[in-house]
Amino acid sequence: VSGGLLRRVGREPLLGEPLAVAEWLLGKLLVVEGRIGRITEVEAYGGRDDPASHAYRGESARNRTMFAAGGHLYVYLAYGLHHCANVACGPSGEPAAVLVRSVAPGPLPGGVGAVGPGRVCRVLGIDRGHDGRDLVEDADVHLADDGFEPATVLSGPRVGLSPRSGAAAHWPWRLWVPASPDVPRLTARGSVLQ
DNA sequence: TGGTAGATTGGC
DNA sequence: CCAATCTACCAG
Repeated sequence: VSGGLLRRVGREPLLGEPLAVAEWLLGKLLVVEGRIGRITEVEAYGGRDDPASHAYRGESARNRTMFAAGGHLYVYLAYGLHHCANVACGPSGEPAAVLVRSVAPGPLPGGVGAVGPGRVCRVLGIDRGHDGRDLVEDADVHLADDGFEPATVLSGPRVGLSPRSGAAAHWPWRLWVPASPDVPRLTARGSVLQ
């Protein structure tokens, strides 16, 4: 199931299309200053072709990191309260990112779990101070691979989007790994669902 | 330069 | 169901 050994990820897999990178990210470990979460639910966002994307109307101060090369951490503040963490993907200059919606406890001490993008940032300690960090090169904030491969990946429509996004709100660009003994899924309240 | 809606969450 | 809480973005 899990190889045990943690290895940092390379840049290459993060330079692809958002949906491909989203699938690749499932099962990987997000390591933030000693806390570890296994990514179990993600949502892909594109650029000018995606009405639901922050980058739909071009670059701004907030979404600048979406334009960085794949592997950079894009953090924004939602509703004035909650931080949301994304992994930028694609080549530099091409805006795209994958929102991390859920994590399960990682395999080492420091493992944490959460369901919901705001809670993910809370348990991992991510805030806007981490915006722009490079998950491939950074010492304290990075992506790791322990060899785990999800046996099953499910998909469905993205959530939380306004009707203004039109049909894009219904694109099946949300991907997740079903709960299993290896990947415990937590409820919103934090209890283990198995 | 002001008004508004938002890739959410928790409480009533 | 709705308030919290703030700010990016766009209208004027």
